[in-house]
Amino acid sequence: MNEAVVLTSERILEVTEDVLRRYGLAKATVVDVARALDVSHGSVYRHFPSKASLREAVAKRWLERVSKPLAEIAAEPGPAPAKLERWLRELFDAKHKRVCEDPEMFATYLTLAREACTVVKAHKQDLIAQVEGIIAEGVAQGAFDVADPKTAAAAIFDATRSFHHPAHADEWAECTCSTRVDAVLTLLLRGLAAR
Amino acid sequence: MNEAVVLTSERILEVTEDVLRRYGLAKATVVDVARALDVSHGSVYRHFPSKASLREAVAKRWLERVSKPLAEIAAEPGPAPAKLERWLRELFDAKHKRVCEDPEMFATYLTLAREACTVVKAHKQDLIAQVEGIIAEGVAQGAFDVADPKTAAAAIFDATRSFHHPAHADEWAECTCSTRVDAVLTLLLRGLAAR
DNA sequence: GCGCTGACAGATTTCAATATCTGTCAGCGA
DNA sequence: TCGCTGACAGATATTGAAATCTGTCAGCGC
Repeated sequence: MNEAVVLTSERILEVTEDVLRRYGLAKATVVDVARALDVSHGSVYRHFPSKASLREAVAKRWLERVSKPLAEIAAEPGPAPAKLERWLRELFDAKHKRVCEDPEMFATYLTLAREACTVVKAHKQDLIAQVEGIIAEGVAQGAFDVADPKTAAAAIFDATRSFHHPAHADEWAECTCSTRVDAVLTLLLRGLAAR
Repeated sequence: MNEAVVLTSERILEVTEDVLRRYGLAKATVVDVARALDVSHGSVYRHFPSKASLREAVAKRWLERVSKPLAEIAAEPGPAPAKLERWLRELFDAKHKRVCEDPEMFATYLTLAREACTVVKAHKQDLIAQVEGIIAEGVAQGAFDVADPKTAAAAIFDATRSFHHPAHADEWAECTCSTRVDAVLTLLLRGLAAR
C-alpha cells in the first residue's frame, strides 16, 4: 500500500533525460536533477559516483534503444543479403529519424557520446558483431564470398559511416541522401556476393 | 632593380599561414598578419575584403595542395581499377600524413574548412569528378560494370569517408587502420568489377 | 541501522568591466 | 594619382571577482 516513490537508478536516469531535454546539456546540473526528483543532490551521488557516470548511463540507455531493434533483425531467419540490407537501412533510419525529429536532443546525445567513449566503443563492437553474424550466415548460405566475416563486417561498418556516424548528420536531410544510400548499399552487396 | 617587396595576395597568404602556425587559429588576428608583413592592417583589407575571405583563401590553397597530385594520378594512362586504388590510397596517405606530421596545423585547417564550407564543397565536387572520370574510363575498358559513373563515384566517396573525412582522423593512427583500408578497398573494387 | 540531508572545500562557470580586434575611411606622402 | 596609414566605431575577446556546482561526509530522523 506504500506508494512512496523509491529513489532508484532507473528513475534518476529518466528524470535526468527530462532535465537534459529541458535545460540542455551545458546547463543541466546534478543539482537540477536532484531538484526535479525532489531530493538533495547528495542522494543522487548515492546511486552514481559522479556526474560523468550519470551521463554515461544516460548515453548507454540511448545507444541500447538503437541496438535492440537491430539485434532483433539480426536474429530473424532468412537470406543474409536481404537481411543485411534491412539491418543497415534500419540503422540509418533510426539515426536519421532521431536527428530530424529532435535535432537539439540529438546534439545533446552526440556530445554525451563523445564524453562516454568507452560506452560508444562497446556499442560499436556490438553492432559490428551483429553484422559479422549476418555475414557468416550469408557465407554458410553460399550467398556471400568473403575470406573473413570479422574483417568484412568492419569494412561494411566503415563503408557506411556516411549514413550512421553523427559527424555526417548534417547531410542526412539532403534530398540526394536516399539515392546515395542506395548506391552504396548496391556496391557493397555486389562486393560481398558470391559469383 | 627595385627590390622593395610588393604586397601581393600571394605573399599575404604565405605569411598568414605562418601566423596561423605560430599563434594558432583562435589567436591569429589580421593585425598579427599585418605586423608580420610590416604593414598596417588596413593594407591587408585592400587585398581581402574580410578576415573570413582571407581564411577562406588559406583553406583553398591547402585543399588545392591535396587535389593537385590526385588530378595527376587521374590523368595517367593505364587500367582503371589499379588507378582507382592508387588514387584512393594517395588521398588517404595525404590526409593521414598531414594529421600525423602536424596535428595542430591539421586541427587549424579543419576549423578553417568548417568556416569555408563553400570552398570545401567545391573541393569535394572536384574530387568526385576525378573519381567519376576514372570510373567512366573503367567502364570503357570493360573492367567496371556500373549503371551511372556519377552515382558510383559519389558512392565510392561516401564509402571511403572513414579514411578521408577529418571527423575520423583520430582513428587513422590505430594499428588496425591499414587492414581496414584494405578491406574496404577490396570490397568496393569487387563491387565495381564487371563479372 | 539506514537512507537522506545540508554544510563545506575546491573546482568550475558566469558576468560585467576592460582591452583588443575588425572593418572603414579621410587624409598623407611618394 | 594611388597605395598606404592610423584614428575611429562597433563587435568580439579577455579577465578576474562573485556565484554556482561537484563531490564528500558527519549527523539527523525514521
